[in-house]
Amino acid sequence: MDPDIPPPVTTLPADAPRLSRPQRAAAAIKDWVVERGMRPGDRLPAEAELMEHFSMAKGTIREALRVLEAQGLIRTRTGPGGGAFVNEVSEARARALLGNYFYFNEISIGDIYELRRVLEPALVSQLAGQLDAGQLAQLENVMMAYERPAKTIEEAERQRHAELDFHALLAEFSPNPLMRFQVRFLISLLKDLTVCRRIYRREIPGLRRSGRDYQSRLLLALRAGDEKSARAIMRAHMHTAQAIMEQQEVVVLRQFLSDAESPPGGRTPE
Amino acid sequence: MDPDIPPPVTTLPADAPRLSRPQRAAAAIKDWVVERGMRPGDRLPAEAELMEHFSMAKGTIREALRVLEAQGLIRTRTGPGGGAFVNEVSEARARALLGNYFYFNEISIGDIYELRRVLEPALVSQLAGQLDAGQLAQLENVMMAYERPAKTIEEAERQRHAELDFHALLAEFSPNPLMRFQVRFLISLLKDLTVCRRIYRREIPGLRRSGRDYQSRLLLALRAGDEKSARAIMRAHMHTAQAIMEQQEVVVLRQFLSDAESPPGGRTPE
DNA sequence: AGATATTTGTTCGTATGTATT
DNA sequence: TAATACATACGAACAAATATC
Repeated sequence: MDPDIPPPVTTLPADAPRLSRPQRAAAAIKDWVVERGMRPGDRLPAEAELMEHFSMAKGTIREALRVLEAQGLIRTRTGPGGGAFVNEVSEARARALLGNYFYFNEISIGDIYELRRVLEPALVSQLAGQLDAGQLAQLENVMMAYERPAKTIEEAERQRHAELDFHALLAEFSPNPLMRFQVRFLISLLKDLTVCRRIYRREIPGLRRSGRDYQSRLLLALRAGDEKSARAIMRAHMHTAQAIMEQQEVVVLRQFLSDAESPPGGRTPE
Repeated sequence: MDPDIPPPVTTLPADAPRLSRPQRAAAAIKDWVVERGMRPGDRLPAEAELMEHFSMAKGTIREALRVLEAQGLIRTRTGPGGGAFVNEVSEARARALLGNYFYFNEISIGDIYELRRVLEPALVSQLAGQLDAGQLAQLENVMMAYERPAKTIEEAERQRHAELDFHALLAEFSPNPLMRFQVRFLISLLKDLTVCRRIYRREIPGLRRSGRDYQSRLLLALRAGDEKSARAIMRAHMHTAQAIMEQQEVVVLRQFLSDAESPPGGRTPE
């Protein structure tokens, strides 16, 4: 045994003790790709060659390739010069794949904000003084969408999404890929969660104003490179946002329950 | 039927504008499952029925099922009463799938610890006073593995993993599924990263003692329900751990470079 | 324990679609 | 336009696994 380091990550877990042949083939192809350090864009052998190399029929190989495709690791093109190509897993696909896990493992608004409350302050603390003029301008541009009160429910919903986009954009500017992904994943959960969708379809007086104020103060701190203020502002921002969301969660739930008896009455408290 | 909320998460992103037939079939089957609110363990129609329902050949349907299987959403069994069954995505599979994303989007030790430094203090703050005797005993049990200095390199490596297991176990006790997953994912990255593996194969005098001390103090705070102390201890723990790891990273890198011979980064220049 | 029925798993041959030249 | 090289899809057959009688 040479004191070598075991092979890189990438092998699937022993999720199922016995893997089917296509899954074994998928793992084998993946290892084959990793071994030769292939990079995104590199072409895999044609189906015929894979069939020969692994002594498997076309159908089996194709199923294996589909497995890799589902994981976002390859894409395939038809035609001459076509075939399977190594593909960099997109953030969107990674989010979707991870989202499946939380489809069964359900989460609450509180769960999401518990993480946002610590992650986003750390994010802006890291970003303070690091953003260039273009990035700051992009952030300001997003903020314009909710400068004034919304006139319709649809606009209100767009505004809520734009507010989230502000945070997603901040995360995109982080040099830390983990931070980028985690924060943006949490935001995508908020956009997708049924409860949140219901909340975003209501007029919430305090939310827009409070968010806009926090965010413009945040921009000032970021521009000035004031790490401490940026962190403090974001912490307060997340704290109040969570409070408002959880309060609305109760309201929405109550309405949902009463809707079960009486048809939509268009009830809008406050 | 009414001004209803759009369908739940679970649909794949428009990653590729035009989807292949098996991918469309996979999406269709997934929607079919979601629509009827099927739960883990429920059986999908047999291949033959799916072939008829979607007017597709066996091979195509099988590729679609493989896609869902790769995402961890179904498992299949042969024999009478067999078929495809809805499956709860396991944490291990979710980790592996997300790990693929970071295979291309490479991360450093600093990136990981930047998140651990904020997540884990929040974790223990939440856990303070919430753990029962059994859980505390489990934690103490894990700690026994690194009570004394390691006698061999192999034992040292096992100790480093046990130290990480301590944190993974803490995360498992969190009622927040997001917190559970995020923390445990970060730990799995540490275990898998090549640099870390190299570091763990060395004797690091301070690391074991410092970690053990922090962790026993942490247990006291958790038992006493002292939220503030627990958070402070974990924060200091993460801070020193990061410092030691990053210092070792330099040492290991220096040794790696002086080792000459071995080809860098797995690239194979032709 | 053994036979049988059911269901997935695998293979092969062929035909079609698609993009390059 | 035609030829080429590749993936894509179909259908029929056979193999393997596993539950039930």
